Amino acid sequence: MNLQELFGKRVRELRQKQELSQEALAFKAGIDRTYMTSIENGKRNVSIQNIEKVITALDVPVKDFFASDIFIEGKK
Amino acid sequence: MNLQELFGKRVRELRQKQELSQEALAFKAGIDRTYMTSIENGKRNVSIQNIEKVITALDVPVKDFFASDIFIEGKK
DNA sequence: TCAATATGTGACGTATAGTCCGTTGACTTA
DNA sequence: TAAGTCAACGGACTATACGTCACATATTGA
Repeated sequence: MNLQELFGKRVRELRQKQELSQEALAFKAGIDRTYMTSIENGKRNVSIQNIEKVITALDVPVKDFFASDIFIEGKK
Repeated sequence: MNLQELFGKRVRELRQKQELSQEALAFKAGIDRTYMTSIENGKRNVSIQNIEKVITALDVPVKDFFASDIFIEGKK
């Protein structure tokens, strides 16, 4: 699991916790609906500007976003 | 200060703490020296794959990299 | 003064990020 | 059956990041 995949996993986790659809989150973040899908599935090499957009749309501090066991080395 | 700039700032901070030159860190990360310069100066919209390369080269967990007051909202 | 080391800049071709349009299948509700 | 929502995918297109180069500047030491 690389950071790209872990990022998508974490986005999905937080999005579902808020009961938002991919489309709704994409709209909040100002990015394309289909792009949000591929981000969550770890298929895209997202840029840091879009990372910031998504995290902001999720309404969580950057610090908290990455303060998850998901990002601990060795996790499957 | 956007995330792009904060990222560069944090990279520089951790690199200097280890007394590495930009070139030495760039080599460890497998990227170009001049590219590392522009990353630290917040001039590049780095992708998540290169973010991972740099953080790995800094030899710090992702979690710890972002667990810095730098990333707290409202910081100049 | 010269050489070595470290950092920064602008520009450029190429690779790919990201958008836009549409389709499909799974699931739900009427 | 039909209609709606949602997630995923694909093709075609445009925007932009990647990766590198030549060059510049500053500092340090012989």
